[in-house]
Amino acid sequence: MGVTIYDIAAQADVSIATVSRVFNGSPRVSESTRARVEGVADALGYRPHALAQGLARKSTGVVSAVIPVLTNDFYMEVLRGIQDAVCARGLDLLVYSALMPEEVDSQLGRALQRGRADGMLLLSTPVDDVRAAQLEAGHQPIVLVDAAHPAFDSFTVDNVEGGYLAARHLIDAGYQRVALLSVSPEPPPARERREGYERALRESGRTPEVYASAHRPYGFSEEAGYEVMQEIIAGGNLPDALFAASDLQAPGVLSALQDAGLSAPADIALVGFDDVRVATFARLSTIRQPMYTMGHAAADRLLDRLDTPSLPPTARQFQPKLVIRATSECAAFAPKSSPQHGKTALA
Amino acid sequence: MGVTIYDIAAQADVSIATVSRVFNGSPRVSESTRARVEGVADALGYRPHALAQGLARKSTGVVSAVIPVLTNDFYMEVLRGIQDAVCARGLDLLVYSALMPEEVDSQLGRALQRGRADGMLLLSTPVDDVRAAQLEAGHQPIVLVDAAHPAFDSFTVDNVEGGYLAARHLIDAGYQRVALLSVSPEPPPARERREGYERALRESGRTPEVYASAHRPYGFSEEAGYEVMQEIIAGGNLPDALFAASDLQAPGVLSALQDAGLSAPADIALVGFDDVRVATFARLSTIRQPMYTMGHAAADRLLDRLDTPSLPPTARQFQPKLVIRATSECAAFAPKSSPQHGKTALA
DNA sequence: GTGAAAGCGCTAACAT
DNA sequence: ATGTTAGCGCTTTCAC
Repeated sequence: MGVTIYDIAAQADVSIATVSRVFNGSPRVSESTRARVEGVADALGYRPHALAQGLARKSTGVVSAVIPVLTNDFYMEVLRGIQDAVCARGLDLLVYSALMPEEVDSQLGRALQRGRADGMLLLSTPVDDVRAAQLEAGHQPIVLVDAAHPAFDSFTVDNVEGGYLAARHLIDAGYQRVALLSVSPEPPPARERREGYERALRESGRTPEVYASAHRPYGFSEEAGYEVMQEIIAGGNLPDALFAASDLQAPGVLSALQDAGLSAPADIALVGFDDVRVATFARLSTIRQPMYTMGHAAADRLLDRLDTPSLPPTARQFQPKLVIRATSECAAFAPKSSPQHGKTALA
Repeated sequence: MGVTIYDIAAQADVSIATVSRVFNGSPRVSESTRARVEGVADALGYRPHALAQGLARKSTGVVSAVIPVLTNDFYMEVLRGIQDAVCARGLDLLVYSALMPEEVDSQLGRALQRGRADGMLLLSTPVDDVRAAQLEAGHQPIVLVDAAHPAFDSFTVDNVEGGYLAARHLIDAGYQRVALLSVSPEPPPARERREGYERALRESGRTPEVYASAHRPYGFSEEAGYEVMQEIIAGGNLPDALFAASDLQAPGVLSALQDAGLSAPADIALVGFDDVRVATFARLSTIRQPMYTMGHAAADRLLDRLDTPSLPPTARQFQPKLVIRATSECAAFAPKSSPQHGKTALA
C-alpha cells in the first residue's frame, strides 16, 4: 500500500540512510546514486510519510489556528491571510474553531497537544495570566491576533484610536447625540473602542451614551444588532448617530431601522468597525482594520519564530482607517442618493 | 520537555504497556493501577504525542478539507458544517485552500500525502477521470461536496432544479425577458443551473439570453457581477429580469444598478443562487442551498467511511429552495419606472 | 560517499 | 492483570 524508503533502498541497492539523504538534499551523495534513487522513487510513486518524518524530525510541518466562532467575515479575512502565509512557506494549517466562546479552552487544549502542530495562532481570545500559563505549558511558539499579552507576539489594531476616529467623525459631521452600541460582557477590543469613543465625546463636552447587547452566544452578531436597535427605537428617543462596535452588528441595526421605516443616515447616522465585505455593500461607514494583512503578518511572525524561537515577544499595532460611505454622510452634504460606492480592491 | 509514557511508567512502577492501556481505556487494568497511573500522569501533565500515536496506530486523527479560494461565504458556511461534524467526533481539521483554481492540484497533492490525514473532503472541485485516478492513488476515503464523480461519495444540490426554479419564478412573476448571468469557463454546477434555466425558458416558448463573465481569477465574484451588469447597462437594452448563477455576483449586479441610478426590482428583477448571508441583507431573492447541512452531512459520511471503508459510493442530492425577497417581487406589485424597452432579441 | 544502528513516543501482539 | 518486545517510517549520529 505505502511505498517506504525500504522499498526504494532495496530496489536501488543502497541503504535507507542514503535514500533519506537523497530526499533531504544532503550533499554527501554521489550524483549517480542520487539519480538512481530518484528514479526508483518516482517509478514507485514514493511520498514521504508525514507522521514518521515528523516523529523523527521532532516537528510536524503544521501550524494551527484557533478561532472562536467561525461564522464571521472578520475571521474569514484574517484566516485567508494566515492560510496564504502558511502555505507560502510550505506548511499546513490546522483549524480549530469553537462553537461557543466557552469551548475555546478545550480547543486550545487540543491544538496544544504535543505532535499536533509546531506553533499556534490564537485569534480574538483574551489571554489572562491563567490562560497564558496554559499556553506556555504547551511549549509552542504562539502568536496572538486581535488580542495581546506581554508574553506573546501580538498583532492588533489600535482599537482606542479606531473608536476615537469613529466618534470624532460623527461629531465633526454635525451629529449631536452620538451613542455607542457595544456588547456585554465586553471583551478587550470592545472596551478599547469604547475608551476612544468616550474620549472623543468628552473632548467635545458631551456625555457618552452606551448601549450593550448581551445577546447569546455572541454579542457581535447581526441578531444582536437588530435586537438592540429595536429596543432603542422602541424607547422612542433616538440618538442622532450610532457607532456600532463591529460591522457584524451594523447590518442588524440597518435591518431594524428598515423594518421600522427608518433609514441611515436620514434618521440616524451609523458607523461600524472592521470593514468586512458586507460593509461595502451596505454602504456602511466604518473603521477599517487590515484583516488580511494582520493575519498574514501574524503568520509570518509565527513562522519566523519557528526558525528562531528566541525572538523577543513583539506587539505590533496597526492603524485603523476611517472609511466614509453613505450611512454617515455629513448631514449638511447628504444628498441622500449620491452613489459614491466604488469598487474597493483589497489588500 | 515532553512527558512520555516512560516517565509515567517509571514513576508509577508499571510497564509502558500498562500506561498505554490506561489511556486507551483497556478493561484489562486493575482499578488500583489505573488510578495510580492516572494520578502520576496528570501530576506530570502528560499529553499523548499525536505523531507517535498516529504512527503506531496507522491513523492520524485528522481529516482534511480542500477548498478553492477561501474568499467566499459559500465555502465558509460549508466549512462550518464540516468543522462542527469533525469536531464532534473528536478529530481535527486540516484546511487546504488554493489561491487560484490552478493551484488546486498541488494542494490536493499535499493533502493526499501519507500520514497527513485519514480522509479528505473536496469542495467544488470538478473531478474528471484523471483527477479521480490521482485521488484514488492516495488510498484515502474521499467525499465530494458541490461536485460529483461515480467513484466517490458526493453531496450536491440539484442545480438543474435550482436553475429551473429561479427562471420559472421570474417567468411566473410576469417578467418577459429573463436573462442568465453565468461565468466562463463554466464549471459543472453553473452548466446545470443554466440547463434548468433554459428548460424553463423553452417551456414558456422563450429564447434563453445568457451573459457570462470571464473575470479572472474567479467568475463567481462581486467584481465579476459588477462588470457584467455594467456592460449590460451600457448595451442599453436591459432585460426585464436576471438570474445570477450565484449570490457572489448578485451584490455586484446590485451595485452596478445602483451606480447607474437603477434598482431591483424596479428596473430589473434579480434572483441569485446560494442564499449566503449577504443575500438576506440585500433582500435578494435567491435559490437556497443548505450549505451548512451539506458540509455537515458530507463530513459525517467521511467519518463513517473512516470506520467502514467498504461503504459503496453514494451520491446525495439536496433540493434547492426558492426564497423570494425584495429583488423579484411580482411585477404586478412593482410598477416599473419606465417601459423603455420593446421586445427585442439577445446580446 | 555509504551503511549500520539507535532512536522518536506510542500501540499491539504475544507472553506470563 | 501486567510485562516484553517488535514494529510504525523516518532521521541522524557514528563508523568505515
